[in-house]
Amino acid sequence: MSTVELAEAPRRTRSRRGEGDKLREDILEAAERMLVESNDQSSLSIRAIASAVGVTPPSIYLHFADRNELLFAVCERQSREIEGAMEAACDGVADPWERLRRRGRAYLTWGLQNPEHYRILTMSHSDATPQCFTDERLAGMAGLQAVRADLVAGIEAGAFDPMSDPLGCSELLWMAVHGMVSLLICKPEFPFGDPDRVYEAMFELLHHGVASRVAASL
Amino acid sequence: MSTVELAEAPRRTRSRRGEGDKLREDILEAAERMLVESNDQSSLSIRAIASAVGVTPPSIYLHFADRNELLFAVCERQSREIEGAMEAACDGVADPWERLRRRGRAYLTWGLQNPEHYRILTMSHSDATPQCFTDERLAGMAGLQAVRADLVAGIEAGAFDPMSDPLGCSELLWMAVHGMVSLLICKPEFPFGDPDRVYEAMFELLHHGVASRVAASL
DNA sequence: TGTACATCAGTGAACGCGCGTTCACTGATGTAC
DNA sequence: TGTACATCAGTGAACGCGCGTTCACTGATGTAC
Repeated sequence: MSTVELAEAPRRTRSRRGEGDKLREDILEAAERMLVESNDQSSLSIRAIASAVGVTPPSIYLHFADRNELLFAVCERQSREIEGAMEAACDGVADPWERLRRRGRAYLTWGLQNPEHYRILTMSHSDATPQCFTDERLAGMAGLQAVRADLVAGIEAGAFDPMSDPLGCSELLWMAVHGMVSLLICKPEFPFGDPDRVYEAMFELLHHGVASRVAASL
Repeated sequence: MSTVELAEAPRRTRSRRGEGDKLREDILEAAERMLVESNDQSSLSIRAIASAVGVTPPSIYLHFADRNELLFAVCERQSREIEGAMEAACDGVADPWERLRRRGRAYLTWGLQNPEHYRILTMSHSDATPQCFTDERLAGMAGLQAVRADLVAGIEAGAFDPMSDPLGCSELLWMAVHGMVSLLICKPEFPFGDPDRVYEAMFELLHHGVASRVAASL
């Protein structure tokens, strides 16, 4: 990997009594920042995090049982962030399909801006972070229920296939968009072209796919 | 990770003079076998490979400059294998869409049977394996040109949208199927359901998506 | 208002581990004369 | 046909590294009396 010189923080001033939990926040923030800067999960060692926070390695263990638990906490926060970004993107928009389109775009944007976070969330070994992602949290990150709701709203409005399984369909949409995001992240040299245009093409394909199923079932 | 006891081979009998290259093949085969058994790239250390082959670690360096070069060679072989599997799957089939369907299914099947290989091929850091994947090899692995050819054949047969960009379209199809394969691999606990049925649903969605573009452009 | 003390938020040094890689070497074997 | 020798296919031991984690400790600070 490219070796990024991560700033070694000056020694952190000790928290006051009763405020020990501040360190926990500092650790999580440093870890997230380091992922952005280094773009490499493997640089996220206990020692490196401690150094970035300005504290000694054993201090990490005052707040996390082990490295996995720390990674889990980072994932948890990140997945909530991506979920929030999607919600914000379609806030106030009524048209179900436009909501879906914005949601997917927000997902793409977040992934491209936080590639290493996205990697950890979606591509790491499932047993490396044991209970890291419950089905619920994963579905939340993908916005599956929200997508499903938009699909159902579309069905009620007569714009989607009433015969189809909306939750299963939302999973398909997630898969397709995830495939796009992950390849853009993992194969940055490949000439896919402008992500925005690729996204529009993908969205159009999926849109037509769903819409055509409506036509077929009527 | 799950600790898999990898068989430690008895000491390999020394190759005869002039047959030193046999070790190279043995190393590559052992590495591929270990990836299947351990399901964890990180267990693919120089020492572990040497032990599995029945040879000492320095012997590896007789055939590979460093660990990256070895990984590159493994990737090369694997990507050719996945490409071959797709070709075999649609051999003798004339109908373009049926060819695409079988190609995608072969891609899925290969990925699910070789999850760790698939991970390395598609999800590893691009700079961890520097020139590991040229655009050409990557496109070959995804069968982009073959998919494009089928799409063009479909266009000429009047089954696809003549206005669309067939190469770009083949990339979209790759992304969608890759998203499916990678999530099935990385989130094995998530209740996606039977991969075959999910694939059929995905294929149907994409099929309708492309077909609908034909209708729209006519 | 002063002081003993429990508690809290850390520190410093060390552990054992597996890793990639290097270096000097060895012993069998084919070949030239 | 016999032998010296170059070459080939490895070996054995060691290097320095960064890692996660543990353990005994320290010193400031709030609190009870």
